[in-house]
Amino acid sequence: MSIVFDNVFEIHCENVVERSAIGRHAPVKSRNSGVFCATVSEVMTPQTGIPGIANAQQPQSPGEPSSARVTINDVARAAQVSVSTVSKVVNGRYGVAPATIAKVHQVISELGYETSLVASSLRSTRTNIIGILVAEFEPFSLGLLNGISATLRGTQYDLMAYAGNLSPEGHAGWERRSLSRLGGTLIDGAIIVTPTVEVPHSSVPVVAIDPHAGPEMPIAIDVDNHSGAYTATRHLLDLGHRRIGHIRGRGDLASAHLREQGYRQALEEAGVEFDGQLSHDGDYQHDAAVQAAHDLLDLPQPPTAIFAANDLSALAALQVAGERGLQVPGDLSIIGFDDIPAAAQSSPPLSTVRQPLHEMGAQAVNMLLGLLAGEDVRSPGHLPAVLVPRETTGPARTS
Amino acid sequence: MSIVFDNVFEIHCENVVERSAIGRHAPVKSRNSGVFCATVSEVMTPQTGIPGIANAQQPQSPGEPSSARVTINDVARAAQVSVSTVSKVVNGRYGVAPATIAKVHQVISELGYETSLVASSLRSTRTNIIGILVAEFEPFSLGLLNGISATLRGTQYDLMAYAGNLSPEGHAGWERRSLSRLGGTLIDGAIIVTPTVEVPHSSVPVVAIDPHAGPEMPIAIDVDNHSGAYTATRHLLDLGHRRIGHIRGRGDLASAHLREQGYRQALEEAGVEFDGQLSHDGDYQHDAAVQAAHDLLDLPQPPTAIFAANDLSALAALQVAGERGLQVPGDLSIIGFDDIPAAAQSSPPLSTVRQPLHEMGAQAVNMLLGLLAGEDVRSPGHLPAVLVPRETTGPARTS
DNA sequence: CAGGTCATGTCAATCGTTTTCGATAACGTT
DNA sequence: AACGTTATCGAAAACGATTGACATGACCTG
Repeated sequence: MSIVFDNVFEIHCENVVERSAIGRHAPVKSRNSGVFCATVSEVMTPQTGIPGIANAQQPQSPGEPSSARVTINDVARAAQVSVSTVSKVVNGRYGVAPATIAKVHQVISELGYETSLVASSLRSTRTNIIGILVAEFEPFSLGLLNGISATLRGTQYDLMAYAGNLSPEGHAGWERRSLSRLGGTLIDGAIIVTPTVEVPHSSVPVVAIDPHAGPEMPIAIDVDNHSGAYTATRHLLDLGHRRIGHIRGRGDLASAHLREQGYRQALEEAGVEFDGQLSHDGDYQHDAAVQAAHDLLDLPQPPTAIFAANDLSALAALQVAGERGLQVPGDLSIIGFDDIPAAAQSSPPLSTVRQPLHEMGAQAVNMLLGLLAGEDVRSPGHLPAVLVPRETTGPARTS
Repeated sequence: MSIVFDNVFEIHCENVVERSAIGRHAPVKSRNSGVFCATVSEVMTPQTGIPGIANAQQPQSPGEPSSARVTINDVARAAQVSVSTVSKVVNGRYGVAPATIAKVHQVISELGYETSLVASSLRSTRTNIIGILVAEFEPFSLGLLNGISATLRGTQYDLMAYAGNLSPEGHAGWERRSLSRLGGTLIDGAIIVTPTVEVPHSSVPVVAIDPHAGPEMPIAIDVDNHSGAYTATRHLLDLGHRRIGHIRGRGDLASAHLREQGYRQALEEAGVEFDGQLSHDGDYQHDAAVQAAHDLLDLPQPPTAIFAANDLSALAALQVAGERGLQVPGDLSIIGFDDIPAAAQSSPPLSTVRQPLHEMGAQAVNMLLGLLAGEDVRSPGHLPAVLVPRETTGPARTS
């Protein structure tokens, strides 16, 4: 198996058709115009003589798609034990002799038995599926997804993804499907990354991830906005800057306030008096940030550095600086917050402070697993944002 | 419900706790240090007098998390019909009197019954889940995911996501979990976006999405690499460029060849003779592209425009141009391929040719649904790449 | 009015597991 | 030698739905 990336957005498949040593090449059916729509059938290779169970249907046309699934009954029969025993072996429960265990395992691998998740879910009332609700698949959820799926690997759980972008048909689809699943029968627990007002009637444990929670909202996992902003500002101060502008985030979001507070605290600790003129309105969006950057730079005594409440705003400021013929970081240092992918791609690459998305996802999973295990989970606290100095920050001019 | 984005990477939650009018505020349990880990219990409000079914357990402490799930039996009993009838009503099958249907529906909504997907899957041998296998959650799969999940909405299917990045523990996890699911019992069909060599023993229909398939590989869905490259090159030609460089993609990938062929065909049709010096090695990666760009620009007669086989390479070229003090597009026009998110963020924003990821995802779903319905699906052919002219391409200097 | 059709419903088997509980045999103890 | 303990295993009842076969009237036809 080899995986080849064209950075992060190109994927290459070398070969998708079955090449396993045992079995044989799977038949590719319905192959019109170079299309690959195959129904690869499982080919069984019973090596012990279990009559009439695996090879009952083997028509002349090789490899019909069907082929009765191997059940626990088949295994039990072949191993000459009861289904209960097979179940015990499969689930590693106590009370079966070593010899029996070995035999059952052998038969299982010979028959290629795989336990039916559906059937076992029905009986055990756990589906071993956790759901994630995102508003949309975008870079933010993406980082989380990677963390979540990586953490889930190695556990018994699979990940069901619900995207609730409400573009075309309103949110009828989302509401009826995704949210109903929370109270439904399919998932054991959920991680929500959506700005929904209500999570109705959930009968399963839920963990919320949210970088921009409102002040009154209970939070599960988020980044330490305050200390991240502090770090960013401190970075600027350490480079000798004293007039440091700030482009704020959305005023109704807690993160924006926390980030501004971090900024002000850093200034204060450095003995730099806060100048209201230097903290300018923004809303985390591009346009407002452009305006803010202009206003900042139009000041009679403009800042030598800007801390923007998020990368998008920082990128906007970077663009404004370019338009004005300012050298970055020569004439103006800029630092953002989030470390979105585009931050590394700008020219010059943007200094910023990173949200540990992967880690946040991992923490969310761990919390959820704890809840599912009935443990008394506790919040990991705010996750640290780490400084990512790149090339938009440099020493203050000593003139 | 309100959704607020800080562009595409910030999500804001206003309130996650239940606020439904019926029922009551759900209890938030385990609330240490501002954490939100709630088990919101479904509160039933039986309005007809169905004795002893919904309110059996109602301890003094309000809202215990549990509460026996209401099953089809409960509904049947309450509606005074048989379970078969309820089943028929739920599944809209023929043979139930209108009055009965109404009654059952009423009871269902009163009791808040939701069919157990697990149980119905067991009997009907369909799980109504389709799986997607991605190598990693990155921008490419992201676009697909959006298309896929949007298309899936409105169908009966849910989406199970498997990421197979093989970072930490090798690919043991991926192999044993994700791929085994293909032959397993959980999903009805799969869309694979992974560079795996083997898809072993799949007993379900599979559709492959792949932008960079090797020449011999059967393909389900991909973009028209040839015509996309043709379009990009043509764009440059239309702007008056005649010396057009090309930074190639990975030599072992079909897409790279197709893109180069498209480039050469456009030149040919415009009566511009192909100059081998102008087509330079690359591998879709940043570093090689930087080298290629330098080589191209070091030519005694350097190109006035460059078509890079992907955006990453184009961005690299853009950076090289900047380092060399070249104005883009004044001195040099650049166009890429893919339209990755970073393309819109560069300065100046990168002209490129877009892969219709959303559409590709939708097509994949439609093909898969067709296969699942037993239809004779056929490939939609290569999807068109569309020109996205931004600001890195301009008229050729007439000197 | 006997027999047939149609519209409605119900019965009971079934899907593949898990899990409780009892049966059996082997063994060690007095 | 009789009895109590273990260790091992199987029988059978769930789990919650689907489904085809059948039952029951009502209604129609000739």
